[in-house]
Amino acid sequence: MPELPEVETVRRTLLPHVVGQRVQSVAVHQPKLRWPVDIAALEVRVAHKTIGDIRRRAKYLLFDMEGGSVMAVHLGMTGQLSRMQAHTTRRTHDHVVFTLGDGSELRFNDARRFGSIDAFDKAAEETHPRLVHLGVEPLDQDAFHGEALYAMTRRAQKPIKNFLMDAQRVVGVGNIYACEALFAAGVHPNLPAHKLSRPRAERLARCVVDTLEAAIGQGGTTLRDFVDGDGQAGYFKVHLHAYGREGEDCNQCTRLIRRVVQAGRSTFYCVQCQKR
DNA sequence: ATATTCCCCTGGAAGC
DNA sequence: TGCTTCCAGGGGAATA
Repeated sequence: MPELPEVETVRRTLLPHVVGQRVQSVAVHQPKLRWPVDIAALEVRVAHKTIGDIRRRAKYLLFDMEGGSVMAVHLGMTGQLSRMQAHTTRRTHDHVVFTLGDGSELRFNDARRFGSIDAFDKAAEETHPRLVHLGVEPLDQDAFHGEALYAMTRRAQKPIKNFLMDAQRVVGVGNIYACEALFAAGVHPNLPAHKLSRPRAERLARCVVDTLEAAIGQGGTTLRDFVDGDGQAGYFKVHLHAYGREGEDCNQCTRLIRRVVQAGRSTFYCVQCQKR
């Protein structure tokens, strides 16, 4: 589910309601997530602390906690982090529940348990093993632009679609938005990354940014279970041109959208509009 | 170093 | 109605 626009949507919807609140308690009902939840770390670093800010790095939500700790939440494929009223009945897969100062709850619900929750000292953020190798933020205008994408791709043999999804290069772009950005740019998903010309790199970089920003504007894409911090679905699905549209008409020509598998993931593209 | 393949899990949809 | 198979937004580890 959650790629950059969805994670950013969760961040923005939680921000006004959660920042400044004290975490009264943390209840871990299921510690077996992507990595085992360190309950002691949550007790020490998050419980009884005030939430100072919520940042985003790649697909991680980073909660700055009073006392100099950071809590990193990753939503994996089916993770939800949303506010609930006090004493709402616990649902299946409500794995971690944070009770806030006003009595409301912040709940981490994740059917597939590919998500994760970590807490560590802020000083360790720069060297955190799962954060340290992350690539550029596509919405950072200084770091990500056509020139940068062109330079990055010069020695990359892999298909451009897989390149875009490689978090060591560019973060936040998952299967949906890689497909959509390539469609918008008219670039064939199987083009070896190093063969991307400079003008096409310019165009593709713009399309990546525009697609992500448009999706954020719609509150993200809800295919099945994505919800924001207020429990609301996103509406970018309506605007998808390629992803999930196998066999349907291309919106730009008379051909049909095709599905292929690249690196084990479905890729949707138009054989006519997207050139090698 | 780089490129696929497998795997962690649950559940919804499609096929029989 | 029920059983089986396939597929899914991520990403780390094992494997070629």
